[in-house]
Amino acid sequence: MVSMKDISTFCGVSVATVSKALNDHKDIGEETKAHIRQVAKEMGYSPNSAAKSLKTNRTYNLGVLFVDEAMSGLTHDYFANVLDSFKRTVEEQGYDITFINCCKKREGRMSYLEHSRYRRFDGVVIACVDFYDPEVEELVRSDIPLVTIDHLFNNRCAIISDNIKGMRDLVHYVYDMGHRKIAYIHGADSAVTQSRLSSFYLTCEELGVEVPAQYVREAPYRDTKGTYEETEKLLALKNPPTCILYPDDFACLGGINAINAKGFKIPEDISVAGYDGARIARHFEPQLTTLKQDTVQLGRLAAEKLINLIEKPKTTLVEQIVVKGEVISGTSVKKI
Amino acid sequence: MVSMKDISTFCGVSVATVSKALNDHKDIGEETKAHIRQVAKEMGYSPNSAAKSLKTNRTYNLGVLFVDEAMSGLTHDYFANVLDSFKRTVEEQGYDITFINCCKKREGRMSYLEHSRYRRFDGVVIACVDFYDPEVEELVRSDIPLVTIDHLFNNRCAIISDNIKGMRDLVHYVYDMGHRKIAYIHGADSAVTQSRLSSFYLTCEELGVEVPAQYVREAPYRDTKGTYEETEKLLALKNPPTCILYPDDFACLGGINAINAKGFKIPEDISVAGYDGARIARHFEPQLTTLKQDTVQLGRLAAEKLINLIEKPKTTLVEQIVVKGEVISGTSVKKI
DNA sequence: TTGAATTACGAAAACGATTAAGTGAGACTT
DNA sequence: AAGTCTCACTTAATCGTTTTCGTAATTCAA
Repeated sequence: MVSMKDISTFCGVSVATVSKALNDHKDIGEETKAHIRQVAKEMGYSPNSAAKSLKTNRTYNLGVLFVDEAMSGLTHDYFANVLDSFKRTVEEQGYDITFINCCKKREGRMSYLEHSRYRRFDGVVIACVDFYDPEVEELVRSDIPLVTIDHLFNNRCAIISDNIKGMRDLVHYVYDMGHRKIAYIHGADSAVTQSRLSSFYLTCEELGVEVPAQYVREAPYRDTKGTYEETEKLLALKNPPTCILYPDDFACLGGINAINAKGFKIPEDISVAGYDGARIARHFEPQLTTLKQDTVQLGRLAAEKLINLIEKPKTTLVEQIVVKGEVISGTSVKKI
Repeated sequence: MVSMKDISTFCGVSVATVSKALNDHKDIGEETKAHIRQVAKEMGYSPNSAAKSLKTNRTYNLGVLFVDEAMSGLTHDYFANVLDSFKRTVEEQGYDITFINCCKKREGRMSYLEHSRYRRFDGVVIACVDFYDPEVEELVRSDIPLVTIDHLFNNRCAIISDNIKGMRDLVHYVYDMGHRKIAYIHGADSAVTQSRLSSFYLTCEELGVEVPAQYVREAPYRDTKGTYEETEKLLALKNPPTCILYPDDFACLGGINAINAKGFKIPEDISVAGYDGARIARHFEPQLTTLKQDTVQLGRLAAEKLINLIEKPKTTLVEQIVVKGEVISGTSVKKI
């Protein structure tokens, strides 16, 4: 692998000159600069990021911790979309991303923080199901520039999908469609779940919609079996709801199947709505009414915030940025 | 950030001794070793991967190039699942993964190869829609340990989903269900598409199934609009097929919608089958009959192969490994 | 007792870059 | 003519490791 030293000996100049020429410093003559660059290209020179970052203390590499229930954010539609947008944005600015190793079974493994220090990430982004993991907390309490997604920590930047408004809008939507018996199968406990749940209760109260205790049930996120069972219970009530809200679009499929299995029609007999705005939700029948979270914006803002935190720490506010979603009106909620 | 030097001055030993103690070399006394390690922990020492890899020429970092039509493999279900499995496997072995920057619009950007050299990846894995991208070819022709997924290059390792057998099995399945008028809407041209298409023709021929030219059509992968339109054309034929095969499960939804829109029932009036075995395919009605590609195995084998290539180059075969899929029998193909 | 082997550690170079400070030559000012 | 600038480089230190070679002290064999 050809280094600056090779170029310098070939050109008969010092390595300092080569470095400056390649980095376009002003105190190098134009011809020398051009010559050195030409030679570098011809010799197939490749800069060494390790050496560079050793000296400059900057890696231009960002750590990503995306962990879902299955210990991976990659197969999680929402996470994957946010990450995709995050990735695009940071790449435009010359940063790379590396996953923080979340395989917890290796013996000699490092904690998230140790790993982040080892790789000297310039910054870290976190999206988790379990933000109460001690290792996550350790990372959050560190001095590494960091933004979290959908969870708020003290004195840390957060990009948050507006679950309060999202759920409110969704409830208003079904209310406006005439529904007054609205059930909600919510996901497992988390900050996100809590926001949506309290917003659900609050909005119903404001609208004067009564919510029987049996109407509110829990099932894991993205789990069709759980929602299938809870939906069955809802349908078996003597006074069943006319509309059921689900934790997410995928889980909603479990509910749809339970409803179909009972011989009911959607939306004629019963209405359903999801959450997330998964791409697929618009492509099957019934087209899901859902609250589409703005994953593009979430990822982009997380990236921009993180880079600002890294590059201009003094002038970057530590703040929470809330990203609004949008009700996607499908055919799964009937006007009554 | 505390370094070995800090530890060495604190302990009154040389940095060499600290290095050896922390790396568990045998020529350091037991008490010294224990003491140094203790101090390192107390001082909050963190090794510097950049310095380490500068010296050792090993980064324990792998480059990932996953590019789909939308310039990102993250939101592509099949790619994301393969990558997830790949990631788990390499993490178990102490490797990290970093994406090869595929944002092509930046002015000062590096080519895939330049980027890989810059980061000094120990190896690279590639899964692409367009393997004929000159930059991909440049990377493949380099001396970097590399495995490709679903595409074969000269003298390079490849992990390949068995599209030949997959399509054969799928055709046999629908044949065994009694279908003789089988249409195939295939994806855009690529190695994968070609394998499936020729296998389709071949298998039909072997089975004595005649395939009218109008039965074979093209639509982009994962595009519901394209399959919707092509399906409409198929349905409008004077002698329409009884079963339609689709490029993938997602695209299949487009076909399903077209069929429903015409007032036909699946599978009573017409049968459909997908490809991929997307998780979602099992959760809506009709449950899709599909060929499930073994993404877990694909990712795992790619990871193992790549690491072998890196760690024991002499004894690792350059070979193609074929991974078989499996027909998942749903309810979308009727027995006739 | 002497020479050889073993043990435990240190000195120093090297990896490939960056950068502050220094230097010599020529141009310009007064 | 002497001093002052600029320009275009070079010198050398440094970042945090690893690793080869050396060496002093101790143990062992004969």
